[in-house]
Amino acid sequence: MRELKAEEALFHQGSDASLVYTVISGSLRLGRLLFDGRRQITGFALPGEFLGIAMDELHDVTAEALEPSRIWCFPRLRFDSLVASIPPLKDSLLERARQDLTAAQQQFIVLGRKTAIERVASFLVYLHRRFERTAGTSLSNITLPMGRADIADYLGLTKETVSRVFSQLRNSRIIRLETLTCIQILNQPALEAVAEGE
Amino acid sequence: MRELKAEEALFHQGSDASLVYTVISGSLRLGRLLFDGRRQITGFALPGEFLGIAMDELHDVTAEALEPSRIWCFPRLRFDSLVASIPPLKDSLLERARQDLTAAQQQFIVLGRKTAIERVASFLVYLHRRFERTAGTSLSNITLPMGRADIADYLGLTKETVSRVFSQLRNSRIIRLETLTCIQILNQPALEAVAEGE
DNA sequence: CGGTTTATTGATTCAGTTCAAAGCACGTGG
DNA sequence: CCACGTGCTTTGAACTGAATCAATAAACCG
Repeated sequence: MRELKAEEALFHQGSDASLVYTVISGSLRLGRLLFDGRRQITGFALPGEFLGIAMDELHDVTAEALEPSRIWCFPRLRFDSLVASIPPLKDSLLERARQDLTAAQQQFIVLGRKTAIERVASFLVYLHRRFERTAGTSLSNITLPMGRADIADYLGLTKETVSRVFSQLRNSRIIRLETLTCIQILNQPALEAVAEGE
Repeated sequence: MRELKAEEALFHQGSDASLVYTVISGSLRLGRLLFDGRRQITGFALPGEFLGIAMDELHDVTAEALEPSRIWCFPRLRFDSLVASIPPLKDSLLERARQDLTAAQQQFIVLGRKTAIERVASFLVYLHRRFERTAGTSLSNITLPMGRADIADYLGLTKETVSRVFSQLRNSRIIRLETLTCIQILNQPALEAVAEGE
């Protein structure tokens, strides 16, 4: 078990991947750096999710807490023998990998072909679905655990552009900013339409 | 077994994924369309590679031949029972999924954070490694089976920008265009440096 | 409250797109 | 075997969406 303060790293890109993790509470960002400081966030980890499973030997991303977080740690060797002793577990790993690959395809379109407003709308729709899945109920609000710069680095934009797009979506009455981090979706069909470029 | 003419589709996004495939000869592009015609190529399939394995029920991309190609087809049910009867096969599927996910991370940086010249250089380095792996020998030439528009849609650029960057790399004596589709790498360290933004 | 960090907004710049016009390669048929 | 047509590719000129640079303004926090 590990307690992370906000901004503290759980592991770094290139470090030894001898442990696997589950998020108990809090949230993390996963990302890579280009040597000159450019950063690409490749995903976010929310409670209940596994981390470090896909790697072999070395971690291929850095994981940092977005807020104070509690993480359950598990030796990789023990995890591997657990998987070996319970065959259906391997199927769920495979299933999970498939889902991640399908999600990656979506993100390719976002990063390669969508405009700034389409990216931000896609992101809000995606987070909203993810939070609803976790909560198990329908939600009209989403609380962003990450700042504007993290969203920007996830979407291949700058924090200024993300901020401008939020304002734009607010002015179109598609979302409402309850606080900096709590967003209410006022017009979900419109948000989804924007996300798909319609 | 199926023979495809250039530009012919093997399967379409959203179609029933009741078969899995191996490329015998030729090559294909995998991609998705946004309803307004914007396209993102998510990958290329070369001889010896499997297709349609990751999907459940429906294909999540369209696969089209880049050149006349020969494809071996295999009923999914038969493939699944084969995997079930030979446990190590499941491990290689998992290993393959891991590799694909790591490659996806690379592509996130390319699409989200790299400049046009860095993207094209990354692409050439990547293709070169892949061809060398397949050939089993060191190569100084790469023959591109795809046109400029396909490269552009893979890298999130336009065909014009790809063309301009090729000219730029040619003028810097980093590559030489033997023909439109055959590229000689004159200065591999320089190409790799450009790819990483150095 | 101050002080600090983070977000928003504004002005300007620039990389890459778009639109437009050659230039080339390649196949086909005379 | 060469002329012609067609479909890429390359190059040029102008435009534009997002980045960058630069102030505010708002939230957060001891």
